[in-house]
Amino acid sequence: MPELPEVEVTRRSFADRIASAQILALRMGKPLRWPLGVLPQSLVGRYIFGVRRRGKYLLLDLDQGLLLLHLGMSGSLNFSPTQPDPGPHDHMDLVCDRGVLRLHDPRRFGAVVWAPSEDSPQAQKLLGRLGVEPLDGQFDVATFAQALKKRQSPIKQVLLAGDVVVGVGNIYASETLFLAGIRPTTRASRLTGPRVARLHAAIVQVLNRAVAQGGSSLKDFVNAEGRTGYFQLEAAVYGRAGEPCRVCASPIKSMVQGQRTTFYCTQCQKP
DNA sequence: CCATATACCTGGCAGC
DNA sequence: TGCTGCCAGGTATATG
Repeated sequence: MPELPEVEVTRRSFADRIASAQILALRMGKPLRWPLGVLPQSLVGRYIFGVRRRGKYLLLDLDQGLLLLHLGMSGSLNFSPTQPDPGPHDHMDLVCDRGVLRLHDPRRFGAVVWAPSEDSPQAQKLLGRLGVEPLDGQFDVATFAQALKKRQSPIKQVLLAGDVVVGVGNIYASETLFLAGIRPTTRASRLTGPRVARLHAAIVQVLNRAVAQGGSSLKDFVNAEGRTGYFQLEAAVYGRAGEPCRVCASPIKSMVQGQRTTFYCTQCQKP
C-alpha cells in the first residue's frame, strides 16, 4: 500500500497531535517483520518529540532513541483519543497521554523497531542504503543522471529498488515513467540527459501531486485520521490495463518486471 | 559491486 | 456455497 505519498500523508495526519506526548503503555500484538529490539515496558515514560519520514519509514524521535515504523504492503496508522478493543490485525498500540497510535497491518510486512539513535547499527541496517529524498531539495538532476549511468537494469526496477531515489513504489513508478514518456523497460544507463531531466521532474511532480491528493487508496489506505486518498482517481496508467490512454486513447498495456506488474502506454512512452 | 529471485503473510476476487 | 489459484501498495536476504 504505502509509498512515499501515503507515508507522508500519514505522517502529517498525526505528527502535530502526537508531538511532546508521553508514552504510557505499549501493547504489541502478533509478530511483525522484525522484533521490537527492546522490551515494550522500557518505552513507558518516554516522550515523543516529533515524527519524521525517511523514504517509506516513519521515525518517532524519543527522549531516548527513536522508533522506526514501516507500513509494509498493507499497513496503516490510526491516532485517536480512544483505544477500542484491538482487532486481529492491530499489532501495536502506543498508548500516549495525547492519544493512542495504533498500527493496523493485515499482512504483517510492516515493522516497529527501536534504535538508540539514527546512526546506530540497528537504524542504519534499515536506513543505510536508502537513496536520496525526492522532495526535500537534495534531489538534483546531475547526481540522478550520474547514478542512473551505472545501472543496466530497466529503469522501472531501478526506481523501485530505492537505492538511487527513495519513495517511488509500484504505483508511482508506472505513473512517473508515463509522465516522463519513458518505456519502463528502457535500461537506466541508456537514458539521455534530457530524458533523465524529464524523469526527475516527473518524480517530483507526481509525488507532490499524490501527497496533495491524500495518497492513493486502491484498497484500504487511510491516514491516521481514517481518511482515504484520491490520487488513484487520476492515475494515468496504474491499474488501467486495457483502458484507453488518457492522452492518446490507445489501450494501456501491462507486463511483469521483477515479479511486479508494470503499466504503460506503447504510444506515449518511448524506449 | 551488480542483478535477479525468494521469502515473508493475509484477504479479496475470478473461475469452476 | 465452497474450493483453488492468483493477485496485491515492500524490501531484506540469498544466490548467481
